Amino acid sequence: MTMASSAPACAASELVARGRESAAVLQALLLGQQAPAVGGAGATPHGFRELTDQILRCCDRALAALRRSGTEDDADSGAGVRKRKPERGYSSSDSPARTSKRMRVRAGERGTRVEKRQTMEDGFIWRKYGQKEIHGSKYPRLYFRCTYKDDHGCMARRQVQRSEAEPSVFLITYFGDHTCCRDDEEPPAQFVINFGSSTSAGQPSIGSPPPRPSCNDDVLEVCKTPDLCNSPEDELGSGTDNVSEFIEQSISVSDLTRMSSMDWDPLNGCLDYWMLCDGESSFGIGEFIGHDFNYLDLLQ
DNA sequence: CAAATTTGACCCCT
DNA sequence: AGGGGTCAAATTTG
Repeated sequence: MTMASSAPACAASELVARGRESAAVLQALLLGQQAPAVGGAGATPHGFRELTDQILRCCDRALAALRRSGTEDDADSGAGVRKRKPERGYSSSDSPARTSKRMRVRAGERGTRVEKRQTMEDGFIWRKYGQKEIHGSKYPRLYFRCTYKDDHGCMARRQVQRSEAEPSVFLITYFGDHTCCRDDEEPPAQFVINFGSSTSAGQPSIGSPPPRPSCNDDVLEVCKTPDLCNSPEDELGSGTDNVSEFIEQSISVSDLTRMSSMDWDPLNGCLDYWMLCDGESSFGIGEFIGHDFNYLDLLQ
C-alpha cells in the first residue's frame, strides 16, 4: 500500500470538517433552530441518531487516517505476508505464500484483532479455506480468507471460533488489511454471505446488498491486543475482564440500509477496516445482517 | 460447469 | 512430537 503521507491528513481534515458540519446541524436541531437537512435527517430521534452516527464516523475515520499516516510503514510490513522458503512438493513457481501465526507474532504483526460477535457476518465476503480441531477446545476453529484474494490480492484473513464460555458468541480474529476495496473502483463486496455448514446451508447465500463494513450492532466486544490472536478463547477467558470493553451502539436495520447507500469511497468504507487493523479503532467492522445461517460447524 | 466447501496432508514452530 | 496454519484435491452445491 502506498499513499502519500499527506493524504491521510487531508482526508482527516475533510472528515473533521464534515463531522463539524453534522454537529452544527445537530446543534441547530436540538436548539430548535432551522437547520438544513443533512442526509434527510430531521428533528426526530431517527434524525438525531443519523447525525450522531455521522459525527462519530467522521471522527473515527479522521483519527484512523491520522494514525495511519504515522504508522503506514509499520502497517505495510505488519500486514504483509511472509513467504516461507520453498518447500518440498512445491515448485519454485507455485510455492504458496504460506504464513505462520508464530512467524507473524514473532515479527510483531499488526492488524490483528479479536472480536466477540453474535454472528460471523461482518459485511465482507469470506472464503473458508480450512477448519481445525483445536487442542483443548470444544469447538473447531474455522479459517477464512477474503474471497478477493486472487482477484485483488486482498490478504485479509480471519479465524472464527465459537466461545466455549458463551456458545452463542463467536470469537473472530482478523488478520491483515482488506485491500480489495481500497481503490476508487466499486467495492467488490455487494452481497451478504451466509457461511453455513456443508451439511445444510453450506454454500453462501446471496441476499440483499449488505451495508458497508463500518458500524455494527452485533459486535459485543473488541480486543485490540494482537497477542490475543494466539488463542482467543484461552486468552479472552471465560469472562470479559481481559477484553478491552467495547460495546457497539446498536444500529437499526434501516440505518444500515441507508448507510449502504452512501457514496463509496475509502473513507466511507474500507477505512473502517483499516482502523481495525490498526488496532486502534473505537468501532468494529461489519454489520449484523441476520442470524439465519447455520452454526453446525461450530456446534458439532 | 463454475465456484465454494471439506478434509487430509504437509509444514513450521515450540 | 504435537499443535496450529495453510494448501489443494476431492466433493458438494447452485
